[in-house]
Amino acid sequence: MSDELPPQYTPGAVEPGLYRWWETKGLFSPGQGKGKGAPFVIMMPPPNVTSILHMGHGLTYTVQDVLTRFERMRGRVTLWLPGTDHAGIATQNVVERLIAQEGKTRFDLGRREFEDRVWAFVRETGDTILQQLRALGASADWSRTYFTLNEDLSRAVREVFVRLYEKGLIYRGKYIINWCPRCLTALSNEEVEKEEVDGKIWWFRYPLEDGSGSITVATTRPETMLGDTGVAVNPKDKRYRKLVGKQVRLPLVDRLIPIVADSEVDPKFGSGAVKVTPAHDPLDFEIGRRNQLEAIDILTPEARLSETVPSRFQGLDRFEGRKQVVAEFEKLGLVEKVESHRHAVGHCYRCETVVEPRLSDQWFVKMAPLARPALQAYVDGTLRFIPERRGEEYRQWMEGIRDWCISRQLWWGHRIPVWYCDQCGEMIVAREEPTRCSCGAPLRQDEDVLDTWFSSWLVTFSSLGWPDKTKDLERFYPGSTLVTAPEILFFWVARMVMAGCWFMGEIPFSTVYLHGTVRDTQHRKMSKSLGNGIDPLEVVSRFGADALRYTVISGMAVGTDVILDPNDLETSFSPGRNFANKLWNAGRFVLSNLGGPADRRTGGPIRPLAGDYPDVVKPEELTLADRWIISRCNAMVIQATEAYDKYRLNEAANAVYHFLWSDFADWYIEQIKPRLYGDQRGGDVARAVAARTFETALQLLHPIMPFITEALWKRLPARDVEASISISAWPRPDRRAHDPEAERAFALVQELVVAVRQIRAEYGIEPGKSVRAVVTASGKDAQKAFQAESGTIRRLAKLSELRFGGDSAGVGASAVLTDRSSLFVPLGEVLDLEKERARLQSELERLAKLIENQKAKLGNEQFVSRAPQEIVAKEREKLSSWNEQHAVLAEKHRRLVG
RNA sequence: GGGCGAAUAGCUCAGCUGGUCCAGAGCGCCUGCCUUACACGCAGGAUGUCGGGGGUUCGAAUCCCUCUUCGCCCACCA
Repeated sequence: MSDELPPQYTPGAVEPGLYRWWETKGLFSPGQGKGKGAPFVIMMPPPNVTSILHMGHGLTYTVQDVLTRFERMRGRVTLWLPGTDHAGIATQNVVERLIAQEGKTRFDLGRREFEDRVWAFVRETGDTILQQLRALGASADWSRTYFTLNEDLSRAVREVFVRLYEKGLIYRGKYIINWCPRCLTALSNEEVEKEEVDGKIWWFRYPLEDGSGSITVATTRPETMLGDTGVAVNPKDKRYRKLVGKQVRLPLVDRLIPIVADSEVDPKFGSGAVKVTPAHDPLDFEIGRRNQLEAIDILTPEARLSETVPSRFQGLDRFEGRKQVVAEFEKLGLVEKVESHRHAVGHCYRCETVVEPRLSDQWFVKMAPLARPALQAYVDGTLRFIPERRGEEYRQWMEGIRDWCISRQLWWGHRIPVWYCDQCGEMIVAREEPTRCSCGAPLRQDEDVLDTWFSSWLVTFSSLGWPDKTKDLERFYPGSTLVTAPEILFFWVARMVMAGCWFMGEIPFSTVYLHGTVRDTQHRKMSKSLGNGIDPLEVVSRFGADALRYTVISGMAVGTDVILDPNDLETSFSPGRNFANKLWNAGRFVLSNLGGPADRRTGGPIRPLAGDYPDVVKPEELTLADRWIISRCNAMVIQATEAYDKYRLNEAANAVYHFLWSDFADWYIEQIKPRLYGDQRGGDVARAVAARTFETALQLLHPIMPFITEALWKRLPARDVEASISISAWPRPDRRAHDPEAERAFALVQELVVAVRQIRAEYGIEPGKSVRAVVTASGKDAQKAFQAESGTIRRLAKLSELRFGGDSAGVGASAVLTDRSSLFVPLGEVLDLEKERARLQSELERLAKLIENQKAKLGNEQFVSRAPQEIVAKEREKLSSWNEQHAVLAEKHRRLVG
């Protein structure tokens, strides 16, 4: 069958079928508890139901899949639990845009019908993103897929709400919240993105009521003055002490407002006097409360000036109102000055609209008690962050935690489980809808829904059946690792830790791995609005899922960003594709040769050497090259496994890449070619070793490139067609394989071959033309190695003859090698004497410089006495070998000159 | 304003706990090759004051300080 493999790998022809096969075989389910040790559980950050796949998903889900596949192969019971998020605002916005195309608003439809529309939309397109994840090769257990608005998760949400309420940790009240005038809802602090902007600060004069002058206040939002109900100064501020208690006649509004003293006012900022707008600023709200100042909400929900302001301003947009207010102040001559002022302005994280601080009646969670254990877990080290520095952000946020505004004035979400009786004023907080008030009157449910994150902060247990005590909950809580983007550290990760500690009494995962962000070559985040995104599905179809995965993994050190060029997918993804193709062809070669002469004769099935090479090949049958590749392979296993373990996925990718491409393909395959067609037993040994090491490399690479490794692995003759590499046993380091002697020896062989090639290239010897080479190997290791692999050397260096010792005095090119050996290639008429002299000259200079430095180093008594003995010995060794090389070369040089 | 981080080849980046990789990879570039697995390839080659300065050390790209330039998180100075 391997003969059918085409010379170019076409992922599109392989990937979908393999994925279906994995899924059909149920390879992604955790099985029935057969694995060793604690289960590996990784909670998928639920993508928004409405979202379509972007590179950010491509990165995060690839990382999660790599870890999942790695642990699965190590034999652990593995659960990667997927789900989708109902994404309150985001989804509501999408559907509102849809009905806007029909010229309608949600208010035209009414709440009930609108909700139906959203549900219909979600049912229709809700699993798009999950389908797309399959194209990446994501090995999640789809049978357990959750949705944050499903009944079982809703039940958990209500349970949590009621429990927190009963503990006094949920309360309702009028406070300044962040209001999005476009989404028409309150937002939590985390949902507001602060952005530094160059704005202005206006200094306004407010006339004193008694006509004795004025007091100057500074503001960045002049329109809010329409809601001013006081002016505050610091009680210690001598400048204003006399004015406290006086009244100000508020311009434009003509309202009398008091000057009050409040220690929160910073005398050094602005004029030292603050206009107080209790309904539109958190600090002003506090000052207003302390000084019994009225709060006047001057804005409509859409942030237009309301009927609370003079009629000429009513209905103006807030920014238009700002202009008008400034204009009128100017006309009145009350503008003292205008300065440019850089400050942070809040924007809605969903629609980028400038957020308005606004006094509003909302539900809140008291966070301090919840934060305490969650912070403690970090402090003790039970909760670990990768990279570590991210932990500090977590700590700071926890330490400065503020209450969480959880009510949203939306229609899509978990309805707040609170009912009111308009008859007797009773408020009922309940898990299930009560039928009637105790007074007999009908009840009215709170209009608001909960913040989307109020359901997602529970998924580490709610998705496993909580509040019921399910088997899943027992088996899979707490989980192991949480992998996500740093952007949702506070939205989600921190809150999950809090919820886990509070409701389950245990942190929900012990490791938080925050990977980097996908950016373009200008280091800008990829986003729809910038138009710098990359469509992962396009990448999959052009380069293959494996190429995409390899690219993001190899391009990402721990916690660093992945840079991709949206305008040049070829540059970004071809290395991954090329690697897959290289692998494919190495596989093609190995597979097509596994048969060997014997099988070719019989034409029978190809099953030459099943099992481990140590079982079917005696150690003494191994050639130097065999021992070398086996040892290199073993080193790769150790290195890559450790890298996976430490989340250094790029290092794992590099280790396998280097092994497969440089060691296996460039050297080992080239080395065994003649053996395969040589004597029967020698060929069998090579085949066994090649198959074994190649298979091992496939396994090590499988977490990163699952498709092609599976495709090739399945074709290995020793494999059952029904077996899958994804559940094959992770290769273990083998002490017998470790062979430093063979590694050193083969490195000498490589060095010799490269040296000849260099000379050939230097003198432009035609590739087809053979040359002779004379090697002087004084070192024992080199001698042995060159003898053992003389055939390899002759072939790979295209030598007609390889002589050991003897005449190296003629006209030719020379090179020195390590372990006291040297190379001479007689070139006769081809040799350009001048060129060779120059070449040797520069070589000599290079060596001389090294020797000089080395002598200085060893001449330094401090070094000799203080550095560890082995280091000193090594350095001495270096010096002597360089000296010898120098001597040999100097001799050659002399002859050329003479 | 508080906290954290980064500056290494033309480009994008590795380099973990200071001493063999006389500093690495991929891409790009130069030279020669369709060598019976692969031109998505093979062989060879060029390119770096490891941001500047100082310090610790026998020894620093790797640790400390400082300067410069970028970046991230947090923040109710109106």
